[in-house]
Amino acid sequence: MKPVKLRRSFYNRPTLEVAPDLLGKVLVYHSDKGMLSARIVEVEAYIGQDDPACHAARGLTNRNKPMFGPPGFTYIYFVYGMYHCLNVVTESEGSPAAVLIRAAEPVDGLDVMLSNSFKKSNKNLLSGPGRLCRAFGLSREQNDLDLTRDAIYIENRNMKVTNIQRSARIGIKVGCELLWRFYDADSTEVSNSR
DNA sequence: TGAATGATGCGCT
DNA sequence: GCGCATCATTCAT
Repeated sequence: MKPVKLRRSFYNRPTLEVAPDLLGKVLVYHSDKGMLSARIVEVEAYIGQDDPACHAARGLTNRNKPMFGPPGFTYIYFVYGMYHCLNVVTESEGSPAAVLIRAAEPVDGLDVMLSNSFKKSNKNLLSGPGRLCRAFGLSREQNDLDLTRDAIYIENRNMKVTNIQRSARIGIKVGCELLWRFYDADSTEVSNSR
């Protein structure tokens, strides 16, 4: 079956529905070094002003602005002085929420990913949000792009996911009681928990 | 194989 | 200044 690019209506839904639905979908980025793609295997939901771990918890700022915008846009931010994290914005405009793409399995453009990451083996190439952005060459230049119009988007290639698990989100100190991390337990590329 | 730690820049208080 | 939706490296077991 032909790949189908996800439409805005896919993202314009409750984030806890969008997040698990993204597992098995394929992230595609037409970079200036070539086309890169990867099967998404781990995500986390960050939802609104009541989620203390969500960047939008303290209201609109210049950084978190994309989350407040319409669904189907990228939200890429810089963290820990050296890494970027890729999110896809969900829910309607004015309702700040997003899904963090934490890990994926390489599909197309493995050579470019390795080169971007300064790595020789594909071990842990995309297993973690910082690693994934590094391999894809994503930075704030790709922040707030339209996943329905720009060079980065997500496709449905009808890849099956048979073993979806959920857990607490990783790397946060608040909101740990919420089981808003979803992952494909059959994938070897899921990042290390705890 | 797991815990501790340093690297590193920027948004926000 | 502080803390961060991380990761590679180092050191201990």
